Amino acid sequence: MDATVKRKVRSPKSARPPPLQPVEPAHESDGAHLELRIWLRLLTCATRIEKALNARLRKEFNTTLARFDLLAQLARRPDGASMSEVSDLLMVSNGAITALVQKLEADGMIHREVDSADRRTFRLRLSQDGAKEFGRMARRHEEWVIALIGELSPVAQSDLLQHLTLLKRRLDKHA
Amino acid sequence: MDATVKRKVRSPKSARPPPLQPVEPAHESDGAHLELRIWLRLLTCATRIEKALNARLRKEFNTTLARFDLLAQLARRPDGASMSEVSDLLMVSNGAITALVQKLEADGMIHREVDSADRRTFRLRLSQDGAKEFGRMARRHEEWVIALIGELSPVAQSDLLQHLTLLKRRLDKHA
DNA sequence: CAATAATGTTTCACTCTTAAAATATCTTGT
DNA sequence: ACAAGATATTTTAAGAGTGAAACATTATTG
Repeated sequence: MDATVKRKVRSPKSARPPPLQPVEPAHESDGAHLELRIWLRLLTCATRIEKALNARLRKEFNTTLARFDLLAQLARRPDGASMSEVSDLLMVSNGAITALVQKLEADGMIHREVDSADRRTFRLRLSQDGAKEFGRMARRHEEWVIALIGELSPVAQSDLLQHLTLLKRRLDKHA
Repeated sequence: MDATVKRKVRSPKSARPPPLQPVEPAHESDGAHLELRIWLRLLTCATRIEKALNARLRKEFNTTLARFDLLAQLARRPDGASMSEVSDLLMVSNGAITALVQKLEADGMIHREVDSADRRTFRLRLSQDGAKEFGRMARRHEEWVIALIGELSPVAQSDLLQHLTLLKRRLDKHA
């Protein structure tokens, strides 16, 4: 994570404006590249939030972030989705989706019906019970996220979202 | 750790300025709260980058991000660290650290010596071979991260880092 | 109209992680 | 000094994820 090794891979130093007035308090800033530090912070924040949400989902609903995310994807797709689509959306392997779906179906949260046009694929849909339960979870989930992130000022939030969106777009292109 | 019964976790709506001029193009913006969308993007970006780095570490060095991160922590601590310290730093459970350390020691990447003052704790240090191998990995790792994130303009990078740092601070306080 | 390729899902063996119990060692208060 | 508690690590069982192979179905093409 650290990579205190210096070696220019990209643009020469002159391309980056010299930090005359350091934008950051330089508290734990070693000489590492900006990119490295961004990645570190990104990972830290995501991990922290993910662990918090997972713990609460487990405690309050005896479920998991993966299950919740799957339900969330179905909730916003009234026409359902196939296993592969869900697999792509959640960035999780096919095998994992199979297991997830089996459990969620056994728990009565989702329906799984063979596609009439292509008997290889399943159409996954939220069941009525699933929709209700997801609604409960989603409300709490939203409260938690707001509690975690909401302390940032609205301006900071909007900026952060913009930058993350930008980053995501670059990552898309990179793939 | 309880955001339990609370309708409004934060300030009432009036505290957030009405978006007369939407700061974001509203391309895929459903009505979800800003916080939710930030969390989603954050998770997406982190997952994408993590998977990319992990795949490359596996392919090129037959290792893993967890191993690399552990080595990185030791690399910046010439006096070494205990298991628990590493566990905290990596935000990974103690059990996982035990397994990680055993493998890394077996591979000759790190030394593990009992602390002379406290026989419960181990002092973990990078071995010479470990330091060399970590150096190689760190150089490549840095290149990868720069390739992934570096397409953002220097200004965007600096902004993003600032905002993530701010977020991390809030998360710290929250815990 | 086969043969072959492509696609969607499942299975499998393996790895990693976690939480909690177990173990070992130190620290403290009396 | 010693019981009680705190701290550091390991063990254990269970849960989840992965990539690759297997399997089933559909598409393509010569």
